[in-house]
Amino acid sequence: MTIKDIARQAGVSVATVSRVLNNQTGFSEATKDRVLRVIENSGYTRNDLARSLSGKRTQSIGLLLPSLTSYFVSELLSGVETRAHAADLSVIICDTDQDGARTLKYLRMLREKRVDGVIFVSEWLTDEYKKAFDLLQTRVVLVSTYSPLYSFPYIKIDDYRASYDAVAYLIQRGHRQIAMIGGSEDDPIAGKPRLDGYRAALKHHNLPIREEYVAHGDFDFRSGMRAMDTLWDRAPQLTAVFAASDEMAVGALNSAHRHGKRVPDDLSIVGFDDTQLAEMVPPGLTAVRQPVRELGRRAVEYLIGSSEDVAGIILPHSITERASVRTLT
Amino acid sequence: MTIKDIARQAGVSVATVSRVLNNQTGFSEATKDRVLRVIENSGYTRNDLARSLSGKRTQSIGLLLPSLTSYFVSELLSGVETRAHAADLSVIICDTDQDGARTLKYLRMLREKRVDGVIFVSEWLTDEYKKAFDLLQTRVVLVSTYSPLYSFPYIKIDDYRASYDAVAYLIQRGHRQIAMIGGSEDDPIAGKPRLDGYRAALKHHNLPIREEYVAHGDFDFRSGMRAMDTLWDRAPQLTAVFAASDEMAVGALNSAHRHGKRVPDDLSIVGFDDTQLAEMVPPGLTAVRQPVRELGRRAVEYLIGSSEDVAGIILPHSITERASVRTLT
DNA sequence: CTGAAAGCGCTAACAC
DNA sequence: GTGTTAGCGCTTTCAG
Repeated sequence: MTIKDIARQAGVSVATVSRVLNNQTGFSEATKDRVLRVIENSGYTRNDLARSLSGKRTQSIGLLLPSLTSYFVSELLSGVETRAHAADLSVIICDTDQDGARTLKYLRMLREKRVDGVIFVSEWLTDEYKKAFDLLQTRVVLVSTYSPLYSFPYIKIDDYRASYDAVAYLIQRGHRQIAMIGGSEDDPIAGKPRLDGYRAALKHHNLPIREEYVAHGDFDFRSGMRAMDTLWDRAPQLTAVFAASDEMAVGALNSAHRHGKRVPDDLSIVGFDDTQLAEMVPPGLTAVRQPVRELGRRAVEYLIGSSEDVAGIILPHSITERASVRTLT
Repeated sequence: MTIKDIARQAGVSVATVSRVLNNQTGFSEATKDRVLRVIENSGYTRNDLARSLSGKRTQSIGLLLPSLTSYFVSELLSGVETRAHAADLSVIICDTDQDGARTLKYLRMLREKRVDGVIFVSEWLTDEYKKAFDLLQTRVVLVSTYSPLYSFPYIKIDDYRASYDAVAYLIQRGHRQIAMIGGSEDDPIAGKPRLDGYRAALKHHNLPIREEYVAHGDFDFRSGMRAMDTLWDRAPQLTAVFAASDEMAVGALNSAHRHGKRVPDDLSIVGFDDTQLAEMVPPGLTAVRQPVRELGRRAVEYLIGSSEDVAGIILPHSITERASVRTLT
């Protein structure tokens, strides 16, 4: 069942059918009705492949994610999907698994599929990726990452500030022995900036910066647990810990639990992202809030051009208070 | 840059280029090398739209999910994505939001995109969906759901048995006052069967079935929390609760926490799914394990036909023991 | 082995 | 208003 069949049955030309189908102008109400009627009872569906091939957009975008299993990613995905669907775009998900070869393979696939745009999340933009992006010849937008070398538009929060604020918050609550479970010092996106923010806050408040108070993880639960375990060994006196992700914070919580420490009585914890996880885990995790869904929504809006043209967008962060932080007196 | 340009530059016909590109037969090593060389330094990428249009498959599948934000869905998605990627399929995600109109709209879109198959997850298959599926003219596979009316292949676990086993487990641990936080009695997929399994286990062990011991939720965190809250009112004497999802179990845990009850000392909890969440939340949730990723993997394998042809597949479940259940003596 | 040509289904000039 | 037709880029007979 093609446009041709419809044309024949309605006694018009394919051009006319195409016109009414795309509600353009150039046909009478009468023919329009006739065509529509024929289509109605004939189970016809337009073929997007053909449509796209002959010059139009493909109405699909690619979403490159470093992983699929975390609330951060889920919520971001949800934000993207919701907005995309509203704009009649379909989204192709690509789990890069933080692997170069895999990412490149996806990029090639997206090119073959002629997607109208791609959203690149949370990872560092390498030279190779940059080249692949150029080949893509579509719009690219960075989310929760950015590139100091290449000027792709980005949407993120101010990680340094957010981290600084979280630590300042703990200090304000009376904490002085504050540890941090951060990412890697080599990670210029979510690693370094957050670590720097932590140190800056301590320094600004005239607190000593002790390197034995910082442990590194890779943002997931297990690494957070391990990091906290080592922190206990190195600095049993600490009263608070700030983790660079909710999952690591929950890992810390878990570690505390296993060490017979109570949260927040014996240890205060602040997470990062404020995903659903923060609200779920008892006693409720105080966390730096990132407007995750909005990050996704905005990315799509940038791609479809319904957003002003800017170099980048920094969204505001905040702190969601729950019960994992105790005020020391 | 099209196949035509390559053909011209290599001094052959488009047919030949197409042949070597799809590594078929019918060309000499010499021409093959020549063509490949030209392609190499010309940034050519095949156009999948054109390729698909002229009869081939689209190499893409649609994945219909009831929601995007839960570990169950994330892990399933991950299973699907991994397998699909290995088979060079791209997956288009569709968040139905459990909404009929939205689902139908997605189904139409998937038809327009001529996907090679669709995976329908966790929801009840209505007449309307069934009609839309028929229109699709591609393979459809049901995951974590099935249809007694229409014979679509399905992949799931035995919910009734799984639930029965969970409750039997609690009974074996000495519990007698066991509550359940289930889905809706009207939900023939994850609601009724699990509720029935609960009752059957009690009955089989000669324990009374008290309706005030069962509360209903909709599988998410908040509903689990509310359900547990009502349970405390109705039956403060209970020693254990079995929830039909990990999220509801965590909701129950949260409720217990707020009521000053300790888990597992004052209340034992068993969850359902055994997602990452079960392992993350202290003290560690004992849960019925569903091989979620495998569910997804198998679904893709069915679609690409690398799986035997069967009416349905029931995967085995098990119980993962952690620390949320206390043995009563 | 290789090429010419007929589609795949639709859009967009360009005529009438 | 409406029809004709030339593509869009690729695959696939059918010849040679």
